[in-house]
Amino acid sequence: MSTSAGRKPRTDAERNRSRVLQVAGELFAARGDAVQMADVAKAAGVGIGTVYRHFPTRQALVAAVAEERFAGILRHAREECLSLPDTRQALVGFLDAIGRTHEAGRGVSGAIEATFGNTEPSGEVGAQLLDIGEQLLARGQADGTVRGDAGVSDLYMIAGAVAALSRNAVGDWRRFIDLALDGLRPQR
Amino acid sequence: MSTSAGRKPRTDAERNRSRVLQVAGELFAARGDAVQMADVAKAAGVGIGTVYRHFPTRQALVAAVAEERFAGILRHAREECLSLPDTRQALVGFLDAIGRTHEAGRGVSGAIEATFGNTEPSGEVGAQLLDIGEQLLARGQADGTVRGDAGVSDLYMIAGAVAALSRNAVGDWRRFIDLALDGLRPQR
Amino acid sequence: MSTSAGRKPRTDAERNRSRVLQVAGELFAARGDAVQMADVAKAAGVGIGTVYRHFPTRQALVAAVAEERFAGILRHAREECLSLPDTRQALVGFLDAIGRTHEAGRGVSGAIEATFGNTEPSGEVGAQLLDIGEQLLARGQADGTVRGDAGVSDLYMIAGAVAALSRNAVGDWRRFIDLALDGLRPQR
Amino acid sequence: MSTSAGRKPRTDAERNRSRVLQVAGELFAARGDAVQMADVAKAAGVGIGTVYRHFPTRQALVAAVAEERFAGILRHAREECLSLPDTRQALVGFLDAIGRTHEAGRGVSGAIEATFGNTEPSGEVGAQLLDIGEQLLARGQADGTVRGDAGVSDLYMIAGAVAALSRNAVGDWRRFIDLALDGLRPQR
DNA sequence: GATGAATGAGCATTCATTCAT
DNA sequence: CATGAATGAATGCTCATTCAT
Repeated sequence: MSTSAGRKPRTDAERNRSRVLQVAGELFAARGDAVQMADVAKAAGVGIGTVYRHFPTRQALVAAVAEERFAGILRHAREECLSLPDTRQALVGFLDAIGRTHEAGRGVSGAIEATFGNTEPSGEVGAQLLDIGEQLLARGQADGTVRGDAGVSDLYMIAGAVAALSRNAVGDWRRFIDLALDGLRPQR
Repeated sequence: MSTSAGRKPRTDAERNRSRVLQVAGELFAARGDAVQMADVAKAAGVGIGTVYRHFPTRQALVAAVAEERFAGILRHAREECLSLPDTRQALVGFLDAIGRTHEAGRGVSGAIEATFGNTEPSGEVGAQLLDIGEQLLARGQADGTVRGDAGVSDLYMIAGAVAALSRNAVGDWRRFIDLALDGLRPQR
Repeated sequence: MSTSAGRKPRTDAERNRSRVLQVAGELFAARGDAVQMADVAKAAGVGIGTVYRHFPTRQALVAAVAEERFAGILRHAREECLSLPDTRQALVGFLDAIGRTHEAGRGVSGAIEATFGNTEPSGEVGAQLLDIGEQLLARGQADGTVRGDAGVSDLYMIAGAVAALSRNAVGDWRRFIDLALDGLRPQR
Repeated sequence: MSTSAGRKPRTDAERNRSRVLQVAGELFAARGDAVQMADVAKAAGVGIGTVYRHFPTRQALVAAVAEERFAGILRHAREECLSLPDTRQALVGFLDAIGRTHEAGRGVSGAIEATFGNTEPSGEVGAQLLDIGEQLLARGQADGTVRGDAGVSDLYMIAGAVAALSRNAVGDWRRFIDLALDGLRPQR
């Protein structure tokens, strides 16, 4: 009742924020870094001032889009991969999510790269992603699927490579995942 | 004698061209894509018109810088790596050259990426690079160091990954080379 | 009351637009095509971005100035000439308006010419101008003042000639009007 | 003998000058004012320095092209028109030459206009052109074909009008010549 | 005389960000 | 809170002209 009353509730602002965020994601995906703040505003059906209210800077907007992307990957990893009994399959699923995301959102990656100089995850989500990697790696070492001297940084690099390859359309990144994970197995 | 006699305008022009090219490389390395044509001119000690005489477009300048980079890698691969008796070492040397180049010239990569959307070699130099990869791979398969189902595209992807990791300072790319090459070995 | 209440951003924008347009007209008149967008902005007391907001291109600005000019002529023709009982006088008045406009705005014509390659009216205003010419001609033919084989295109040419002569200060264009209209009379 | 000897005679320079002049005329005709000095040099097969040796300024080059044009008209008027027994025909021939020249060399007119603000003849050639006009007019007044109050300035204006109409493709300028000359006849 | 490389002021246009309403 | 007009620094590129060789 009180919520639906005459005054514009907090919800409206929130709705605008996510609207802008979503639209921005689509635009970046479609046009890469060549997206202007005004474009985002128009596509979202709001004034440009509103965009700036929620994202004080173009950088902030790009960062938000980037974070959402990683959140999606994180969610997928948690819900789909962690539960897989076969460690290798879990790793493949994890990396595959990264690949698919970057492949589908090349333009987004371009914008992020142009803005921050790299495409790596950061902040809370980044930490949790790293954590998942650690778990997977530990499991693999426990069941003998992953070489003992492998560290998260190794997996992190592989993930970075998958991201780069898929977003740049450099060959068959799924094949690369296999290759790289083979390199991560215990060597004779 | 011959030097002063032969000094024709043409010589000066060529000198200017390489001067500009070199300076541009350094500036891009230092500041990435945030380098203006006027900066290059000033740093090279020539008028901006001269820069444009040799490189009719900013794109053209970036392309020239990029090509020179790959030419350097190609030269290194030919002179230093191809002759190494141990195939693995040759491959490492090859990939290492890529890694070092990209690590040292991060800004350059940024400029190239910002300009062309990717950092891959192309044209004649690109083809020759690919050719070297093919030779190395063949050798490795002949001496049993490389898995039989490996193709150049696999090596190409690894090279791309090394480039991406080194220029983005994502972990220890030398370690990655080892990992990836392990993945390229014949698997049990 | 209503004025201050109704004053919305839109009003300001409109004010700016006409301010820019008017100032641009004056500058073009004074300096011909040698007027930079920045000059216009400064003279109008607005930022250069504002000029571009209203006229996305220099061409667009020139076109707007040109159209306004023809609109002025059209207005004059309608209000002052069409009502004159003497057809010859009406024609003279019409052509005179063209002459005066081009004489006063020589620089403007230069800019238009430099931008579009010609100085002819076009679009809606051009069509209406043509229409008035047709009316005048018909009237003249009805009252025996204008030769029967005369068409609008003839009048159009005369108008074009008047414009050219007056803006280039080639002799006494008022005299030319008389001469030309004499040529348009029924010949023995 | 001496002329054909080893040293480059004055003739060479002269040859270059006319080569440049001719080529410039063609280029201006084809592309209007959008012709660069370097284009002219290249098309003439000489260095840009040579162009500047003969025409110290772009303006000078344009002026030379313009003069040549009028010289052509003058020649035509003298050789073809002056001898015609019928004065009206002579006048038509004169104006027709102007019309044809401007129609064929629209681009040239554009360049001249852009450079000097008008397309009128000047200097010696201009004076002689005027002189011919005077002769024709006198003849016409003598044989009763031209109104007594007509002056050269009237013919000059008509010529200017023909030039403007033909170069701007505003209607049928041959028809205009007829109309204007009718206006120049003795009026009842 | 001829050549053409070098020069650099000049200019249109873009776009992130601010702020009055 | 929302709006969108205004801002102006930033930037790639052109082209007439000069001058060393």
